[in-house]
Amino acid sequence: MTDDRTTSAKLRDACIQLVAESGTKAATARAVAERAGVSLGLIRHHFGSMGELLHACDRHVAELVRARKEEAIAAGSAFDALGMVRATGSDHIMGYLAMRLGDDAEGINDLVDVMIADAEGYLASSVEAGLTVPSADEHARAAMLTIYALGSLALHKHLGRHFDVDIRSTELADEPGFARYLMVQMEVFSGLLEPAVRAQYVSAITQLSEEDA
Amino acid sequence: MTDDRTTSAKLRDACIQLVAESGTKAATARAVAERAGVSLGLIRHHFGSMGELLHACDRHVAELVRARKEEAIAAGSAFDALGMVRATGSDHIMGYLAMRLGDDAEGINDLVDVMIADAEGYLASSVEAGLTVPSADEHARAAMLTIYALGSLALHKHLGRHFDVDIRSTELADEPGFARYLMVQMEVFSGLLEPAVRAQYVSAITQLSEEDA
DNA sequence: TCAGTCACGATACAAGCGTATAGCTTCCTG
DNA sequence: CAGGAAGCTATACGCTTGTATCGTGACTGA
Repeated sequence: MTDDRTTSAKLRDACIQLVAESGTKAATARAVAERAGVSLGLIRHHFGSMGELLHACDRHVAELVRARKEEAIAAGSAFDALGMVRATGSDHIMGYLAMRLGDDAEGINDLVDVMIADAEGYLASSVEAGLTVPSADEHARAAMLTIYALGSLALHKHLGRHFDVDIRSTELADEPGFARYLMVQMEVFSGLLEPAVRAQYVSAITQLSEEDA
Repeated sequence: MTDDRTTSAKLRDACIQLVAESGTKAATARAVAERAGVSLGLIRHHFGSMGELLHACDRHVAELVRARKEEAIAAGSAFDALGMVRATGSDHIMGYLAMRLGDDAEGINDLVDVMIADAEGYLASSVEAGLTVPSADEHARAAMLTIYALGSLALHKHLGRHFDVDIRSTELADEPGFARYLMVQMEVFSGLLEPAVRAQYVSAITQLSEEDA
């Protein structure tokens, strides 16, 4: 099997991978070049500087996330703003975002804002469908829920310690602690669900928990 | 006015301050020494290494937070795990924690776990007092709510962009967007409140909003 | 065919990092 | 009133960082 990616794509992917694994600090120019299997000089040749490479990574991730927006809306739960990130299917995207949410980079701000805007539209559909209760301040609710979701992602390590779940996983449902995690989220956000829907969800998750046991 | 702190306290405080302002990366040995107004060599003399200094900062912050636990329980809202951090009254503690939550340091893990344990006890009292509905999984609920609170702290910049609130402020109630922020939190977590209490809170916050306007 | 451009590697460089060492005060103690 | 420990500064060392420079081979269009 041959690698048909261009060199700049290799560098970009290597950088994303390193950030996802060990944080922005670990993604040094030399580490990235080695991971990509090319020489150090090519970072400068293709991106101009290390900062530009990181910026290109941000843009690439944002593009991937945006491209999966529709699929996420079709598949996900109303309160899981991470659905569209997870739908990229690429292992490193969630991890990359988890690490980068801490740094202040313009590209990340933009992505967060887009995700909040999408969540707002998404919640509106859910209200219209009779699943979610309306809010007195729809934008604020969307922002708050998205920030909670992204905050969980940024603190995935602590979440994992207490729930036996790696929230960065692309197959979240396969994680050992998934049912428990889902149940708690349901409970915490139960006030947002229309009562009939809530009962339905609770029984579904209870069943899921019993299957696991 | 004289500064009666010992040199190690000056170094520790300078380090906390720098981390809070610009992140762990900016807290270099030279920057810390300069901020503390002492020479570079004293970091090694008093702490052995830069890593040990950072560790000492973690322990100091944890100690401050733990010391304020009772006051926070007396004053705060049931779902605000940041109350006991805010109660330290020191401007830089919230900022320090916000920045350090991203790094993986043992001291931070310990602090997070302590905060979750405290939140669990705190929520139990609230349930007993008839303010909060019971949970099917009290530990999980406490962990989830604490992680949401800490996640918001880690993403304070994004929260600030959308709510005009600096969640790191020790006087959160004075922030311009405080009423709106509080209202949304109330709505999102309304399922956790006993119905009578919920109505009471809503009217209180509504009044607060009108006063602001 | 033969410049010229592009992709790439090897190497060099200055800056910043944490850390180590040497020496000078200050202060306490026997 | 020694004398040694403790507190502190200045300076240097070795390493890693991002970036710059130079040289080479390969492809391309006049």
